[in-house]
Amino acid sequence: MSKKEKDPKIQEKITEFKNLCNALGLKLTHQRLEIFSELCRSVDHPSAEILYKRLLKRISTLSLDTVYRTLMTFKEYGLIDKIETTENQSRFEVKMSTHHHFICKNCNKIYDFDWKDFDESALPDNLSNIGGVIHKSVIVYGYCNACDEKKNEKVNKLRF
Amino acid sequence: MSKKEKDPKIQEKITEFKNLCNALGLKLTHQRLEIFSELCRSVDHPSAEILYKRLLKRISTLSLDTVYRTLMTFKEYGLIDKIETTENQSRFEVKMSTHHHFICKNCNKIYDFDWKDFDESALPDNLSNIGGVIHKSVIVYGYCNACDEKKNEKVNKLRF
DNA sequence: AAGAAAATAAGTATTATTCTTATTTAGTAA
DNA sequence: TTACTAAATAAGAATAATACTTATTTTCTT
Repeated sequence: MSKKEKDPKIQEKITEFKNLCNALGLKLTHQRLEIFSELCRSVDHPSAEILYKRLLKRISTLSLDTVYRTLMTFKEYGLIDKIETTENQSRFEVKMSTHHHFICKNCNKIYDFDWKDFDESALPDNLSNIGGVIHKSVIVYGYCNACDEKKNEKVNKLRF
Repeated sequence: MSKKEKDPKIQEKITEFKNLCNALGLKLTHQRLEIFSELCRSVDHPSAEILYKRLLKRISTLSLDTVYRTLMTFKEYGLIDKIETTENQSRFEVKMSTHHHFICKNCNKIYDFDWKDFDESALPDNLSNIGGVIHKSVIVYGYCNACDEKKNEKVNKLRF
């Protein structure tokens, strides 16, 4: 999995995380730090189970329940985001900056993309009849270029 | 549950459904028709289990598995939509027209809202690097007015 | 360094969804 | 209409995803 090992932004985020844990009265355990760091480094919006498998290499005694529980806690405190999907396995991310998601209908990969115009646009008035908005995001569906290429390879194989 | 029992739009949608089943080679079973109709009438984006419970009143021998299987099939053929959520129970809808979702952070209710300007707006260019888009939608989060009212009631009770 | 509160690991439990198989049904063709 | 065939269903078992229980360990405080 493509990681950004020593990206200063990640270091910064982890420092911020430590400070927030302190401020929130969350104990800064080894597990919490590793789970948060791993999720920070992950660019693929991993599930709890995927994270757990990656983390086992660093903490061999880690339990899957701890990953679930910790992600839950992080989410409750707004330290990470749970992603909206149609899959039945939850996926997570640490948001470094505002972005939106492209989800591939074939491979289910989630890609981030920026859309400044959207971020700056006002929501429709009729929303006030429903409630007060705290956060907005766009999800787009389609077939990612990687999947298209694979499909073309197969077609070419059939052809020759 | 607020239903629109004899709404002509729903009747139309059901007729369309029957035609599509025919065209797609899907057998038009009693179960399929009832499941589709019930989902059409539902304004609350129900889960498979909720649908199942409602349908039991009409088809006492219905099995939950049939509901799951049928919803899956419908989704595969694009007859219904599975909704993006952060919950672990899947939720579904029959889309009568383009709309977007407001999800209440407190009660998890999903409200529909229209946003024509968004529907007509062009997606950012950088998306072509990721893949070809087929569908786009907005999700907004917040606290719905119903939950706000309840909260205020509690506060008032505490106050007096 | 010691103690209290919180977090973890391990195993168990629950919830959500899917699979297996025998039976039934819809659509088709005689 | 009747009979046939493929597809769909019901029931129950199985799997997958997540959460709970409790004894032990760890962090943070003093």
